[in-house]
Amino acid sequence: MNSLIFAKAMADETRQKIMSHLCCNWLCVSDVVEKLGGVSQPTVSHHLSVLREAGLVHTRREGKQIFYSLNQDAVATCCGTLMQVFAPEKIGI
Amino acid sequence: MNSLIFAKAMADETRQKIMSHLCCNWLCVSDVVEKLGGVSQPTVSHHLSVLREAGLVHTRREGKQIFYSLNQDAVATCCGTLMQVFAPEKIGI
DNA sequence: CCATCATATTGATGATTATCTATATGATTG
DNA sequence: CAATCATATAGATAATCATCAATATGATGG
Repeated sequence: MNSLIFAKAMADETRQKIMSHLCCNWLCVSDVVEKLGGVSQPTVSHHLSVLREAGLVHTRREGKQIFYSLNQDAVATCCGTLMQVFAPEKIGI
Repeated sequence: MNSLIFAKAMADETRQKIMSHLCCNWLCVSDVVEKLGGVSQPTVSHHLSVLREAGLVHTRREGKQIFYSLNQDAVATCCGTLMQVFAPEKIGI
């Protein structure tokens, strides 16, 4: 994946909080809204769509709800790319 | 270093290009301006200051010129932090 | 000290983006 | 099918940010 898209997706505090909550957890949208507190449901949906378009979350529908979880493989791949491009001398030390 | 500051510093195409040019190279500001092409000197200075405040570049004055190079250690540390926070299950696989 | 060169800062402007309210879509249940 | 619940989308607004031209700062050489 693209380093720029990855960085842009991560460059927002609310999205990083959402990513933390979705790390190792499946949560539906209203769960995320509740965990964050003080952020509206449309705003959360917007951030989730940014993360989805960047390939950083998995999604699964279950009845009326849609569950999200963090795609750790994608994060790991992107971090690897960043290392290769911007820290090539630090790989494998 | 802070994951949010790191992501914000990387979330711009021009800054990523600058970082590529500074990777394994010491360049002065006017060198960077020349390498980029089509970007003004004040804009380059601005981006370099963002990178400097994020701790992502080394600087060295030499006479009238100021040389910059990418701080690969900082990049590697930040990528490690991102991995720990957002891909903990993928560490050491 | 003055002129010059390299870089930084200021101030303005346009583009992007985060956020909200209101509303639409889509699935479930009676 | 109607009502309801969960999520997404649309449209508006405010904040952030990238960029440039103009100017300031700071070092060097005569």
